[in-house]
Amino acid sequence: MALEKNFDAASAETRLYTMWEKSGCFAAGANASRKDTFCIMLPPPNVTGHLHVGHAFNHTLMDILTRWKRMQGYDTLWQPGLDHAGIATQLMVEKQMAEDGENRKRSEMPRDEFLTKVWEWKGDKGGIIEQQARRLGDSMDWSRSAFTMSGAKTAPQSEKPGNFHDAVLKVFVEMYNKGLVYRGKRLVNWDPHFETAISDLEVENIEVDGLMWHFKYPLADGETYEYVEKDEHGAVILIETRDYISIATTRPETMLGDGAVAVHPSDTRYASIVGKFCEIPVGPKEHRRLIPIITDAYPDPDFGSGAVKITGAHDFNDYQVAKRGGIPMYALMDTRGAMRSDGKAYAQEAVIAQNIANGDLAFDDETVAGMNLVPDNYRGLDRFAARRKIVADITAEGNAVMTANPKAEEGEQNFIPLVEKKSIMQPFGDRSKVVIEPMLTDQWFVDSNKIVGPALDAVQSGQIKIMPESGEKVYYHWLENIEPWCISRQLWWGHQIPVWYDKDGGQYCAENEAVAQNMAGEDTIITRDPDVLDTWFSSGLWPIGTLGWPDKTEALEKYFATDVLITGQDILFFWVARMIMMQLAVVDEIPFHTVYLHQLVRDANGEKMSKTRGNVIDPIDMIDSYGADALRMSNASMAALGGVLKISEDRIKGYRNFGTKLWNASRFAEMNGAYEATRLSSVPDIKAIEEPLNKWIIGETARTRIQVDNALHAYRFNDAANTLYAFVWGKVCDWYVEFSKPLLSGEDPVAKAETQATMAWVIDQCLVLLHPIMPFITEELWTELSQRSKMLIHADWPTYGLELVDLDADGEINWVIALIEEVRSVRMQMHVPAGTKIPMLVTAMDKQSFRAWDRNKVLIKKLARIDHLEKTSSFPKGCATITVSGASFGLPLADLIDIDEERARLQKSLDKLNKELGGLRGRVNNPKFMASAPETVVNETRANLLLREEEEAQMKAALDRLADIA
RNA sequence: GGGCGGUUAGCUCAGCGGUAGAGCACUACGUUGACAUCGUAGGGGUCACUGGUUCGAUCCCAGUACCGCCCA
Repeated sequence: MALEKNFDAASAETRLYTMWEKSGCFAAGANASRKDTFCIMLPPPNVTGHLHVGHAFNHTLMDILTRWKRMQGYDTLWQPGLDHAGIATQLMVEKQMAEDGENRKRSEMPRDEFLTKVWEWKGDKGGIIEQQARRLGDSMDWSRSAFTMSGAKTAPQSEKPGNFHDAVLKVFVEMYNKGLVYRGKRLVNWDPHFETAISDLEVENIEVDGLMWHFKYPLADGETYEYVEKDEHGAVILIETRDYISIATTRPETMLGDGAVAVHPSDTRYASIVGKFCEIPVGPKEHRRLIPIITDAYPDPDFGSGAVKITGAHDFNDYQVAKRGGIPMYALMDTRGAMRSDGKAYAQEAVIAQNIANGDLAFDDETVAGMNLVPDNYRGLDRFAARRKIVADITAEGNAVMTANPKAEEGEQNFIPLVEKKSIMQPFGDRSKVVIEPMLTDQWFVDSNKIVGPALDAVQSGQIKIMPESGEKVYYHWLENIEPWCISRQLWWGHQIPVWYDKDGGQYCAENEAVAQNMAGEDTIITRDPDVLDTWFSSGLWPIGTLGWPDKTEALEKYFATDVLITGQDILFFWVARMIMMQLAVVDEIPFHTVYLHQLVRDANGEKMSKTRGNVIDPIDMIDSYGADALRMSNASMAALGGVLKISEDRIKGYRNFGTKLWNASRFAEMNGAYEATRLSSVPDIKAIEEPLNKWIIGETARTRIQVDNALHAYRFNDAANTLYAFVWGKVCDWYVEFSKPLLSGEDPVAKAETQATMAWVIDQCLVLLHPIMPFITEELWTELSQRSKMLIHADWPTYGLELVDLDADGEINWVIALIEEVRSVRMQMHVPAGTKIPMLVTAMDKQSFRAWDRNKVLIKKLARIDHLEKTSSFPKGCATITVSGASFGLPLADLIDIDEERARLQKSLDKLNKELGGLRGRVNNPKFMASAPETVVNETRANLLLREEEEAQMKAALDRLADIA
């Protein structure tokens, strides 16, 4: 049955994938013929996720490695799974609820009821990405697909069993008992939209246009001082008597929580008022708060006025200053970022605050955090509304610093408040996109400092290798400056923190309530911490959790530690570093020996893909249009270590064409009976092969196998892909198939049979070597071309090497190729019509050349369109000359030749040659080169020079002949 | 501001001490019994700049310019 003219990817891919999956080809250990294992953990996508180009890219790399190792007989596991993705999933479910006409919000329904809805959503719509991954050809062991919430008590019966949830809680409890996690009141990044804390990694700092207001904080008791401003040379440029201190701020609403004003200790301008009090110029006049002027190293004297207001509860820098200086930190906002409206009336709170500021009242963080210093008329306002009102009120009262109005009419005295336009770095939630508010709240933290050591060692000692190497530097930099990791989230969907409290705040950390109750004593009423853990905390256990830990499963025994982790550079900190830390902290083993990091996949112009830009490429669309193999080959070929990834539809199309090329070469082989002849053994006996052509392609195949293995071994996927592309198209299709034609249609039955057998072998090797990158088309050809004992996915990966290379055959075929290319080039440049057959002359041929000519003249004549070869003593006038090593050929084109063109052609070659000769001669004539260069290089250079001089002589002779004509 | 990286053909990118490469695009020719999703040939590069190391630098080192990314 002849092959169709083209590969029908659309219909074949589903059929083949189903065949593989149903036959259990992807299962852990399938095709294993040795004990060595190979395991890759899929970075778990969000359960809400869809396959995007980044997934498509790194799945391709993981699948290449997995298929490669599986064919080599390793006991292979590519472990899939999904992350429960706290916020993202809650969002989807809330959206779904709205669509379903549910008129209650999440916060208005019982926690359990909401969680039931989440599980329903998950069962219904979650994990679409696992279906999409199948379109790509991913050979994961789907039967083992894990979920970071598996085994949770709320999970319905329909969910696959699992114990990931237990593992997460167990780790939390262990870390708690070791003092590695703790609860504390710290300033955290608060997302007012989702009303939860988020980690610093989930914050995007974006430069935005902002405003900086300048306000006067009047000095208490009518105090004044001489304010002296100097320029950079120390010359006095301003002296005035002031009764206020000037404060610049981009966030006026936080003034209400100021605990002090700080200046740099070296700042002489303010030295005389340090220790005095100033007034926060906002709020009811009769209860204005006075705060001390202190010194701290933090204020930059050259920035703004040099004086900084300190709001410890709403700014990370201020927080440090406040901690150092014992300044109270007043929290001003509620969970939605509105000004607080709880607590006592402002008048009462202000009095207490004043006593604290005066040093008359001791305070603790807890009490201070409970106080509400928002004046009554600002309470309940959104933070941005409060800002506007505060600015207006201060300005109205005359406490804004004024400046001359640039728009004022000439001669007119006109002042306006000083408000600078300034670009400021503002923190945004990476999911919510709202401005993050630093908030002082009680949260759970991992004491990262305590577990960072082994994680640093693992990389420094080389136990774990991060690729590209620059990743290691980034890793060190982050770990060496690590901050505590906030792991609690004020969400419902997730692993609820396994800590129970009694009414006095006593903590009982246990894997379940019964144990906690037992710890607390039967009569104590305990309630569970309502918060859940950061999803990155649970996915930090991915390597051991998916393999069944804490149970000592066979899978854990076999596949842990895993081998390679392939993931985006952007989650080096989020996930990779934390995984290393946590695995070391929990099981005291590294989770993998190699981390392969790749960049963000961008569009063809290098732009980030975004819906608003409209430049999003959907990998599924690419698969629909060009087939999964084309997308995969494109992914592999752009996977240069550390490279920028720009996906281009043109390129994908190009690799679709490559598939077609392979298809047609296979079709040619089939049409010429390659698969009907007696087959070569899987490692051919090169000595038994007669035809140089066949020897040559077998040797080239061996070289390709070595290069592909070396490339994959070094994670140089682009090299592997490009090597195969060049081999299949540039060697097999361009030359081998062409050269085989005379043999396949020739008279010699032995040569024909050998060529058929070799061709079948070569095509098979192409399929085998390409299979990890292009699994579909290769599997299809594999089954179509012949009866096989095994599917290609489980075929044996070859190990043959240079023993299959025959240097004589190599030299001969390369000589033939060079000759044909030269003839073609001359013909083309001399405008010889493509179809015209012309005679060729030869003056001299050495033994090797003659042999090469003699044995390959049929195909040379065919491919170069040569009529016959004539021996002659000298080339006639008007003869184009062709130089190949060991022989000089001429094409007598007297009638056709354009002397000028031929001269130009030769001269151009000669110029190029001369440039090279110059370099070679320069080196050989340089005594220092001869003395210092390695011997092999010297010898090479000498030999090269001889060859080039020979060519030079021939070319000069040819030019002389032309001169004779002219 | 700190850290990491980049600058090679029109475009996208490999390469990396010893003749500058690929794909795409471009130009010309071509339906020769696998393939027009093709074939053949061709044009196109002071390897950002300036110094240094070296017998020799696109490659190593230093600096400059420009461009990214991450962190403040």
